[in-house]
Amino acid sequence: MPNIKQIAEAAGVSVTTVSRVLNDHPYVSEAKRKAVEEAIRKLNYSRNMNAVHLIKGTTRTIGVVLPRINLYYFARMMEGMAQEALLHNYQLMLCQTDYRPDEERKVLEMLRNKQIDGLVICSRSLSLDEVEAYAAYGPIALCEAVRDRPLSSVYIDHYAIFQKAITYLWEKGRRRIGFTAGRRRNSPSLRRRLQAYNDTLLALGGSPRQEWVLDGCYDIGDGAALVEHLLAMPERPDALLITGDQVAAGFILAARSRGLEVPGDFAVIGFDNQPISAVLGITTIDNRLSEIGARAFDSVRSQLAGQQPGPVSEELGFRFIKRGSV
Amino acid sequence: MPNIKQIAEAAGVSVTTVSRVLNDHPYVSEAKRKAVEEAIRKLNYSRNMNAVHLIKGTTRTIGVVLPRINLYYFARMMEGMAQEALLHNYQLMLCQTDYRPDEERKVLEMLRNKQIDGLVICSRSLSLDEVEAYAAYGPIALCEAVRDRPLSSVYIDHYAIFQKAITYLWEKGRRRIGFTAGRRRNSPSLRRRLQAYNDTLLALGGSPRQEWVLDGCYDIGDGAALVEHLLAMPERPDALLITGDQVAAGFILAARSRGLEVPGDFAVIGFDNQPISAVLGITTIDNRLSEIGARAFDSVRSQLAGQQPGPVSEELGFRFIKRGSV
DNA sequence: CTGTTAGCGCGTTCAA
DNA sequence: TTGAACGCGCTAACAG
Repeated sequence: MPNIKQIAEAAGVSVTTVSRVLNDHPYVSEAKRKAVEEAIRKLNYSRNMNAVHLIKGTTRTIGVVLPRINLYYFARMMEGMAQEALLHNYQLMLCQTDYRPDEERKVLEMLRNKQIDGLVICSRSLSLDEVEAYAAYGPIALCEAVRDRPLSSVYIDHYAIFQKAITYLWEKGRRRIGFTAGRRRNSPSLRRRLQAYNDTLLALGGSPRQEWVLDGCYDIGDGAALVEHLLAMPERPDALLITGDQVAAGFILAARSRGLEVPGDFAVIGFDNQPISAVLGITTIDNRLSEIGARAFDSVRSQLAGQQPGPVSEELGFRFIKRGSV
Repeated sequence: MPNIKQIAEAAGVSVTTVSRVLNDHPYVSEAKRKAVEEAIRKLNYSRNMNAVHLIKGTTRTIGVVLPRINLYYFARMMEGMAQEALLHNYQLMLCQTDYRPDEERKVLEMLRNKQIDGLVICSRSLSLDEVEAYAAYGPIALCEAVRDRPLSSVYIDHYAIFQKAITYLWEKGRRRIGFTAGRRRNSPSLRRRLQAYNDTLLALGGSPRQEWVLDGCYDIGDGAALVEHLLAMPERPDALLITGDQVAAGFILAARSRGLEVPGDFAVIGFDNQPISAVLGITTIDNRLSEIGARAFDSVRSQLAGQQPGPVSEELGFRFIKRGSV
């Protein structure tokens, strides 16, 4: 591969002129421009972007941290980011961490290393303190509510959602309400939800039950398995918030094939407004995953572009979609 | 951010020694090593990877081309790649192209630009000729059958799958067989499938019907909509190959709620062995998406590592999973 | 409008 | 075991 110097020689100009042509600068005579373009074509020249990145201190690449790309929740966020990236001519570095703290640290280091210009963290296991320590090296956006830190935050209010959903179930006469979650420990969103669960039920005069907080539910099979699990309980809930419509669908399908009725025996509220919820008539929460991804990406991008002086915090409203599972 | 020179000064050594410490080279006295490490800590130094990339001519980054990450088919492949990447300390650049040829070209250019060391193309709209032109700049793997070209190829035999599935339906007494697809035109896999569809049915003495080739089916909602579409046809199939279990599930659920029976009125064979196929008892093809991704990634990686002299071609076997929808 | 020159930050001969 | 010096390929003052 030839370099810029060889192009300059071949075209009979200086490297500066070549660089100017490469970067569409003004003040290049038409004749020299043509000569340079001709040399580029003839020698099959292509710029080495690593040199450009080095000198500019920028890569137009933004990192994305998430545990697993094959979960609807994250794939949808990623899709939103990717569309935005396409629009603004950015690249996306996908860092599937499987929630391993060391992998998350590696990505933060990439920010420090200048491999990426900014970072979107869809879900994390590191502490906010540890994340914040890297804010000095580039804009970081989290897809969760974060306050009073130099980090951008694009989120929906999980607390309010749970409050609303639980109250709705309560008004429909349900008194034995439980919920499911994905990751066991330390998830920021799980903490918020648990808090809302406890607060709301107590405020309504009900009783939160920790054995009705079911974790490890990721896909439709987990939802189906949940039915047996509940049936084996001495006391079981009569309503469930299920964080993920695939899981909710699995639960409903398995329950029905077991002769149970939804919403008769179990009222179900799903999450994400996935396509399957429309097909099965599942009442669900549209938590605007794609938009969260897009907005989180954009908060990073706009800071890089200097359009935003500092981190932004943006709460997106959710939509409660009533269908037939309650 | 300090650079290597400042560290050298602070530690009272030369930049060479600092570089040696940074890269774990031997022949550095314990005393100097400690001094360097101390200086690195004190000045909060971090290497600028872009300089390393420039000088090494390598980024340890592999690009991934796919149309949309929020399709099970691609998300699952990507997951396989990401796991492998994690294992081998590579980064993944996600390039969601939405099948736009220009975006695919941009990614190929990144290979030439040395932004990425290699490329995995999960699905393409460019011609193989155009892709092949970039093979000189780094290893490229496609997730489809490619012969006699300097490109790696990791795939399952779509032709054989269709042959097997159609024959199976035929043996079960079905004579009016159709199939669904995602993308309309120009998809290499669609072409293979169409060919298998025509060949197999003709060989069996049946008749392929072009109006029973249904495209634009991506998610569960499309599957549900398909039912109405078929019912509106003067002559409709009694069996369908549906490329994607979500789509198959939508079809089955909608058909049943319409009072139709599966497999009574329609026999259905799904694809991908997605979790939903187990829950609904859908007969399906396990096409090993995650492994395809992993193997494709690895073919690129091993070429970069010099473990493979040239491109490899690898066909993975599929599994036919019989459940209750036929 | 054009060219000379000095870096960007780092790895790596080569000689000591 | 160490360091001086060169070069990776490119951009951007600065001077003309």
